[in-house]
Amino acid sequence: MTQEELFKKLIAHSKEYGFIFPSSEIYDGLSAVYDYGQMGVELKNNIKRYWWDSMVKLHENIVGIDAAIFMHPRVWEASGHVGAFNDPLIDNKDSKKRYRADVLVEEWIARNEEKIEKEVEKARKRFGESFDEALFRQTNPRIAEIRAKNDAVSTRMAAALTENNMPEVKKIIEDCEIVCPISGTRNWTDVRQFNLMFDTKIGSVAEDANVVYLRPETAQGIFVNFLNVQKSGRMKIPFGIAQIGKAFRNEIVARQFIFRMREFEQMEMQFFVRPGEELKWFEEWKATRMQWHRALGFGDEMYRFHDHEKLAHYANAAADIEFKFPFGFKEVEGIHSRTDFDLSSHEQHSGRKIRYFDPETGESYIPYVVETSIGVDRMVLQVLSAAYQEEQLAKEDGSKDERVVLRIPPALAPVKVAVLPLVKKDGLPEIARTIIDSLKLDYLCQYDEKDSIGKRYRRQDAIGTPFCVTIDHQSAQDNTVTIRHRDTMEQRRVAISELEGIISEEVGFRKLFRK
RNA sequence: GCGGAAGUAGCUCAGUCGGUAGAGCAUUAGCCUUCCAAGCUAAGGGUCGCGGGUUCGAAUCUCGUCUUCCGCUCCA
Repeated sequence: MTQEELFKKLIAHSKEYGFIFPSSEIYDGLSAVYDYGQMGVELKNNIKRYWWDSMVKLHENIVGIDAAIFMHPRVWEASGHVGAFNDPLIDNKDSKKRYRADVLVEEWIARNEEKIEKEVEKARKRFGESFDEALFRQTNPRIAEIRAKNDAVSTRMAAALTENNMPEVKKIIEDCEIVCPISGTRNWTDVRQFNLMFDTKIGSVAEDANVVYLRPETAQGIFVNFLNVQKSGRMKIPFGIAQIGKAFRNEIVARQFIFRMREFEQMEMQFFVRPGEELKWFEEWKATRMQWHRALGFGDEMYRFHDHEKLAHYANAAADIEFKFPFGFKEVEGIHSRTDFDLSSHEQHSGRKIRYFDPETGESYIPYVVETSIGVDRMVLQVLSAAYQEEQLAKEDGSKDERVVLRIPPALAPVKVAVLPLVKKDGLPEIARTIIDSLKLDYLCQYDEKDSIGKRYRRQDAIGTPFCVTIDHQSAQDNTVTIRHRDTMEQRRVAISELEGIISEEVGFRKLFRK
């Protein structure tokens, strides 16, 4: 089975067993929007709790908040999103490929820089020992010419982008005679602007209404509350603020199931540190976060770091944790050293001082920030794609059999226990109900008496239930039941009174945190 | 947006030459009581994505349209 087939099966399975449905399906669906079903919401909630506990419960110096999705429009000016979240796009009509216009121009500039380096190399060979590189760079006319061209183009480009002047951007591309890397032609469409932020209006009367944006990231809710939390919580640097919440991006193309959606959920923690210590903490959080992923037990080879060479406007170091999805290694989490970009920018835009006063040293400074930011939906997809297995079984009579099993880590599994009376008479259902009543306050349980016992086991395998408790005739006599493990399919006979202990050992987060 | 593929029951699909809409699985009820799917009986479930055209008659031919999936772009 190819990875592509596997991915398709996973999507079908997710729908069939109530994990993930296309949004508004009875109206033909809405592109790149999905709903979580009865199983999906449990899985997602468990993932969120695993993250929240690992951050907030296990660290004295990390606290949580839950900020609103609507924020003051000026927040997005301060954050840079109003400026930087606009992508100018252009298509080549021959190759049918789409490019970011600004990237095309940047690449053109970079190629010119390479030409300069070649000139320098040539000269170095020609002059040998006596070569004065600095002087050559300053005086060589060819280099000066290229430099001047590059400077002129970047100035024009910067102006065009700040003015949102798309015809000018196109003219720059034409003037530079930039060709499509695929088709090699200059047959371009117009440059069009795509704003990735959703907007809406607050205020019921149209003329009084103010445009507000749905937040494109949750981080700003933390930054604007930095002083509130620090002061009311008496937090001392270093400390962190964690948040789980929805964010919205009007992606031009959102694809690959729930990997890239227009409405998605993030789990973010912003860690505030002394300036100069940010890279130490950056490394520390990289390691901590990787450990969190690996504890799930999908195999260390499923993960890798990807260090960013090109950094966003706010960062001085950045790395991704990538997971091997059926469609390749892709980012699930980003760890960014955001410097003091956000807090200083809010200080400037709001006119309020956003400083931390260190009572021990008497210093006052704007803290630096190390961010860990993970996509909840991508975690759900990660768990589902790692857990989904089609297993070949050999039956006793030699015939073949297959089962689909979701090997979800027990702590994350939607249903923890299925309680199954072997037959639906002789008092067995009543015993099953008693057991469920004793477990349901702590664990999501399912009761099932329909169909043969084997079929019921398969149904539970398909949704990843780690334990099936089966009540048989012996149970009525000696208060024992069999407990069947999802992964091994092995069964053990245990006293009903032992169930709670066995289950809690396996499905608690304790086991993950111990690793 | 451009290019490619696809839309028939909850799922997977069949549907011949244009002639009353089908199967398996799933679901529900009943029977049977059995520790690893596929025992028996019955039932429910369809605007064949949508709209126009051709035709006595369209799931089928034709035109249009919508939606989804894949690629290009972006990122959590």
